[in-house]
Amino acid sequence: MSVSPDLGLLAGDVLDVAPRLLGATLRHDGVTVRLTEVEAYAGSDDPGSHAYRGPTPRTRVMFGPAGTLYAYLSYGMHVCANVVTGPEGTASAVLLRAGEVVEGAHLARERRSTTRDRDLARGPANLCRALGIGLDLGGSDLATGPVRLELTAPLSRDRISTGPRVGLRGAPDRPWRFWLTGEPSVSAYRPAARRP
DNA sequence: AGGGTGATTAGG
DNA sequence: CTAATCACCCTC
Repeated sequence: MSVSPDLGLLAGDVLDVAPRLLGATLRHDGVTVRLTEVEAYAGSDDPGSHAYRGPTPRTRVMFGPAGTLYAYLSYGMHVCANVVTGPEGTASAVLLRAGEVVEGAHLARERRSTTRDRDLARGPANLCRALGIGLDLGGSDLATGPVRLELTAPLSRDRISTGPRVGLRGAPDRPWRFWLTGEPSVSAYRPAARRP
């Protein structure tokens, strides 16, 4: 099975690309993860996106070509990874929320302090930790760089569930979260904290 | 339910 | 410069 990974597909609309990433594999430094949960962010059209108010030093890679890794630091301690999608300039991206470790589980266990294997890459920050993805990898090319994305055949729509994104204050109503129905590695839904 | 933690950002 | 915000995780 020598299917060449056509990352050119990532140049499409983020809402089409996001579900296509389910089942794809992400590999880095000895650990491979099969993606089970993602979220779409539509750049300047999307109040929930970091890129909503235009380019900044942090978000500049999202305005670049599709197939690039956008990594950011969350709450001062967590790294989260996104795949940049869409035509250059649209600043859309897909947040990788969870996955199943399919290779290098022993290494992933060393990087994580959890007892259950299903939790190794459960949640966007945990996924990055299991894979050993740091901020320094942001901006790298997912086809040729240290972090490799490999697409798989599209999964049938009836295996995919959709719902609201996790933890957003802006645009919490858009059902732009996609996950594989019944997967134990999918993170629990938590509504955004309410402003007092 | 609450706290840790620091980059990032808008605003003065 | 300041202060608010934050696409989270863990423990209580």
